[in-house]
Amino acid sequence: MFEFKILKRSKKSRARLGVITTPHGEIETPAFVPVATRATVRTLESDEVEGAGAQVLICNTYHLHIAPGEKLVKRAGGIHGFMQWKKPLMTDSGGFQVFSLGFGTDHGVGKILKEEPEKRIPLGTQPTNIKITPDGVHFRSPIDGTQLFLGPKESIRIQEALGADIIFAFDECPSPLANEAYMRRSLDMTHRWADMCIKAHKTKQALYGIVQGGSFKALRSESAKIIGAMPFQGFGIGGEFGYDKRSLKKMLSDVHDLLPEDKPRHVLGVGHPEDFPYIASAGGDTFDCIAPTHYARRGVIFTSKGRFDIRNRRYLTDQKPLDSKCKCDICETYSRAYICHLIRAHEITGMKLASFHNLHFFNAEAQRLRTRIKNDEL
RNA sequence: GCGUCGGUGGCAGAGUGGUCAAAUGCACGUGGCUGUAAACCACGCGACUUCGGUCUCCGCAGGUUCGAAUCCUGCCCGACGCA
Repeated sequence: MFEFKILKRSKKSRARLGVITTPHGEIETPAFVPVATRATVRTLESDEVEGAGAQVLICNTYHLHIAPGEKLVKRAGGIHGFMQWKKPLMTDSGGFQVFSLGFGTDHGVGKILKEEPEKRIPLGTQPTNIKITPDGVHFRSPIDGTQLFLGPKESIRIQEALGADIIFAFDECPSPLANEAYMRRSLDMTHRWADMCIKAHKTKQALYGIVQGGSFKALRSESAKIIGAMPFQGFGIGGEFGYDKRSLKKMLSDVHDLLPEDKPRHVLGVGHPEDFPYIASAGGDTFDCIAPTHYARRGVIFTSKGRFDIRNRRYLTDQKPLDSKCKCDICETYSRAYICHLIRAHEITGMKLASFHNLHFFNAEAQRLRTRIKNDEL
């Protein structure tokens, strides 16, 4: 059972209000998807994640395959039973790790650059620690050297064992430093892999194809047409989106215009609060980002007035809540001073309180997005 | 009181004649982080600086030496042992 219903289309933008129905319940869209890489939204229990307003999580095939392994997870009742999360789940295919453990590590860059790079990765280059072949990718765990091979078939098989409601095709998330020739070849491979994923897919889990093409408009369009024509139940848009928020919106809009309108679109790995309106108004339905939890553990707090670093000494005497406009349990209960102290003292509770607040804030922002579409404001 | 060992930058702790403004870790500061190798990473951390350097510095005071955190003498302080 998988269904996507569009409740309302914005007259001002490509934004749409919708509901994704899965075997584990509904997702009101646009929705923010917290990242639970290893079957946990770090520092938070599953019921706390739900309490922070999350509707759906995304876990990771690569990481769960390495530990504890999909067999064990399957025996535990799939990820749902394992982590006691009752709502919808997605699993990412491991395609992002092709980048993050490959060229991402080699060049010390994330998938989003701030400016035009000086050097680009030419066609034929291989990353240092992994090997990309036409059938899949040879990984070596940077932690313990564990070797493994992940390709479209393997990824689908693992994701079927893990049992999320929505699974993703295995792709190469290309480096933002890749040149056009590299991107061209990579895209062809990702498209082949998409086809292999469809053929390998046996369960009723919804399978999303992934559009790539980097910041090359022609390649993006081509990818959207090819992937969009395949029998996927939804689409992920991956890779980079240019150096500023406008190019993000433009690129997403272009891609979305070429995808079937009636299927949900997930923007992979993007979503700082300031990005939300761009994503939604470009027609994105769901999007995931590590930011709320990742930054929380480092002391960065997201608020209605922007972000700030709670570790700064001046917050030791600040009795205000993290965000005066926030209605979350943390803001109703604890002061900045307390959380500042906890994080400076490396108490895990500090990271947890910050994570909960940030997560709540992100989900509340997504809710605000839905309200704005409903009220014809976006 | 005697003996032994020891006193190094905010803390811990290397160094034991030049290459030492002094390893390393912690703390602190700044910056970074967008499908999580991420409670992480980079840089800074004596003072001034035209960024080339200049000055001050290893308990305190002297001394030896071309040169001392490093050797010697005295003093102060600490730990331990013996009285």
